[in-house]
Amino acid sequence: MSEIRARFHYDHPRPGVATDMVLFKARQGEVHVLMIERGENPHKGKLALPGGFLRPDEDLDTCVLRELAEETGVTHVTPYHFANFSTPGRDERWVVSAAYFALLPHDAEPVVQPGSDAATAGWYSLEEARARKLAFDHARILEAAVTAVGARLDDPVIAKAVLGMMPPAFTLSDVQRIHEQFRGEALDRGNFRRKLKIMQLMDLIERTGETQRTDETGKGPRHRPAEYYRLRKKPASLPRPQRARP
Amino acid sequence: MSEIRARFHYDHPRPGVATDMVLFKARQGEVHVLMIERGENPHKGKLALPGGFLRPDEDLDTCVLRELAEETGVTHVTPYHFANFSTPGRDERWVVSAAYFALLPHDAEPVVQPGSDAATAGWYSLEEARARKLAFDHARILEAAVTAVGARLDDPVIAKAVLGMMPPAFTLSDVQRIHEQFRGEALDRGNFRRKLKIMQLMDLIERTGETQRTDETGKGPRHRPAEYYRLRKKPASLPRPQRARP
DNA sequence: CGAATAGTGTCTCTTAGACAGTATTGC
DNA sequence: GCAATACTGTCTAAGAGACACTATTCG
Repeated sequence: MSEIRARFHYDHPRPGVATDMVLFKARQGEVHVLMIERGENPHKGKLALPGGFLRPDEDLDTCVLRELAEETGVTHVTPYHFANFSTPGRDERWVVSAAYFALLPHDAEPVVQPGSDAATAGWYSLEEARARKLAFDHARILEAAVTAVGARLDDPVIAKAVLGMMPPAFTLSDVQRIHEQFRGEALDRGNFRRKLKIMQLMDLIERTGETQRTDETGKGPRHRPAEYYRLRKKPASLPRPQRARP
Repeated sequence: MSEIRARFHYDHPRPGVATDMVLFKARQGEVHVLMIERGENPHKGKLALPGGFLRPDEDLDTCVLRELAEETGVTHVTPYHFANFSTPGRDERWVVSAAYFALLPHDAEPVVQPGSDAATAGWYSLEEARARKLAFDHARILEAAVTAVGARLDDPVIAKAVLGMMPPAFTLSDVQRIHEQFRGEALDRGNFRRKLKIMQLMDLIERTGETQRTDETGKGPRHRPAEYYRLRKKPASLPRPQRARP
């Protein structure tokens, strides 16, 4: 807080207000998180979640999307707020953070371009991210985000977004693996597939006809190869409650 | 923002960070909300939710309890964060608010003493509160709080807290009425009572032996009188997984 | 064949929603 | 008796958990 350049004055002390984004991506059946390497102090050089300070003309949802775009180039994601982090000392500059998660659709731009505040931006598997020393309390935020997604996998909106994360060709076991990493426990195969049907998620995808054996070298795993699926272009059979005017 | 008295200086503009508490109470089968009449501008004289600004040495949970105690004298409640409110212009001073709800146990002090910032503090029925013009966006916060509680009535912790709100003698229909006001819809009597059993909430209460007819003047309603219940002192039959050492 | 994973089906238990039937009061 | 609310029970359907059986590949 350099007194010389300070241009904003208040009667009472004010914390910084920031947002942090935990952006998840599915890569080869593994959940990955978008992290940046901090380009400035504090915690310069450490891995951190993308995010930044609130501006006067925006709300928190807008802020988290703007910062994500600025720091990593990622757009077109839906942010879900899941918790605030305000423990004194979590950031030596006194910053309160609203934490969000989002699930990156596979077709979204993976541009991931380092921006102003970020030296580098890149994807890290959950395992990697957990092994690294993260800036601030971002390790706690990450864990809370994983739990938050896991708790909302029964929400059709979130479950649908998980399907949207999948690559052009994926197996149902791949989807199950993603769910398991968010839930933190193994799921029964039969029950999981039944759930996909009940939630009408099977209507959103279709078989490609390919299997794990028929791709590339014609070589498969040493077990029954799984069917590949893809997202349907459009749920063509949208119910039309009204007919065109005469 | 009087430039003269300003003692805190920052390089970037910072919003005020506040908390707001929606404290619910059950009174005669009706949900009531604790509100204060604002003693200062902006919105002086209007009804508002208790709450206030975050201090440097506390987190948001602490802040909301401190402000509640200062403004209304209420202590010993558990705060549940349910949403942030940050729309630009919601407060002309640029304030971001973390909103909480809590359910007042009946045995808690209803002292409700006006404090520094509040001219008066008092309880208002949901109907009253909804009819009044509230300060800032507190009408929206109130509605969001009601919905948030309604969505969490299946959570044993919240359902238990609702029982804790009830007066010394209450009927099961009273409890149902409280649930209905949070849920915003009528509930089936049979199904509701079954739920109380399934959630083991019936273990927490017991019949007083009195009915609506046997109280006071011996006069009752013109229909079958309901049984009165009260909270059990202690769930005396706590499962003892281990026996005392010899 | 055995190991490993994919895919499907089944049994049971819990819970939710709808609703019927009885009970007890005042008027 | 009638109106109104309290209390209890039943029928059915949906969903979850556990688990078994078959299928298909590689080595």
